[in-house]
Amino acid sequence: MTGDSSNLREALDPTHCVSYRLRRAARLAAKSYDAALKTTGLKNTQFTLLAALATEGAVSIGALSDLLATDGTTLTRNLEVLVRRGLVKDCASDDARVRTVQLSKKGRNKYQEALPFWQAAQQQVLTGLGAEQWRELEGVLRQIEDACHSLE
Amino acid sequence: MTGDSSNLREALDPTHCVSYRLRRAARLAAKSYDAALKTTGLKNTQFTLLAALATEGAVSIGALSDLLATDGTTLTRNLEVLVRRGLVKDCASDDARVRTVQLSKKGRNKYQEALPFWQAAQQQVLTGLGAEQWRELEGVLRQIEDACHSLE
DNA sequence: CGTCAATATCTGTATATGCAGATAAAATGA
DNA sequence: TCATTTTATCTGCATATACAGATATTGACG
Repeated sequence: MTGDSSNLREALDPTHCVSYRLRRAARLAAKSYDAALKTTGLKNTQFTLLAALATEGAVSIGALSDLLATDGTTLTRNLEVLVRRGLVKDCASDDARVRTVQLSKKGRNKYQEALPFWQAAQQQVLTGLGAEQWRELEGVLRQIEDACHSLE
Repeated sequence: MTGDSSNLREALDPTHCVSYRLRRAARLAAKSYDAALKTTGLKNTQFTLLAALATEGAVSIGALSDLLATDGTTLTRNLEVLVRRGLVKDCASDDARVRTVQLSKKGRNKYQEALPFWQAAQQQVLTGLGAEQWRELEGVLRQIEDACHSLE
């Protein structure tokens, strides 16, 4: 009895805060991936950026911002680190407002070097999760993003 | 055909990185909660801390660290902000190594003030998600945490 | 009691993150 | 062409996060 109302009560307890739960799981997952990537000198966040650049080629900050759903100011700082390490370089652009970046040769090599380490981490997490749960996860996360976007 | 192997191939594409997906969803969710909490001057992360302290009463850094699955050094810095604002205070402890903190009166008031705003945000996200998906989310996140923990 | 190991927290350092507001350049329109 | 608006990015500021290593205390053992 009171199935729904007790669920609601539970869901409105801050312990079950969706933001907190996601943040917490993300932190723990990040730790696993960081550990796997350790020898490459990359953090999981940096790997994500390299991967995006590897796929996109030359791309503007704005486009990256849309693609990764990351604030542009965050990208500026995160790219700064990779540029300093010589993994990412600026490229020319016709519109002087637009900054376009791409992987350097060193960056492409680093990405190739890191890929198997990332795959190992991903494989481990997927194994611990199962294909079914993985599908569920992707679906639910997409819905959360939609729900949050629609509130703006 | 090739249902599983194509899934695997897809899952091992960095675009589907579990860490990235979680981080991204967490960022977007945080934005919604932060917007809802704006008038209170709290961020969702700070609300989480206040909520934990409201439930736990006087608690050590180590216990909080276990409870919230957050690094102790992170808690030190995050609590610093709340102490500075007078929302959290230190309390006496027999073991001089152990630092124990609790909500101040002002902190309890702030928590009570913020609670309905948090609930509104949580309610909105849950509505956009549905009860079924919410249950799935909690289950999957728990599994991810288990999977990541077991890798240590 | 004194030494050493174990425990709990803090500091230094570095990255991640995003809001507000600044800056610069392109597009628009009179 | 000049003034205004729009667009794209950057800077200043503040918080979140955690690894390594420093510090301080307690506990255990001879």
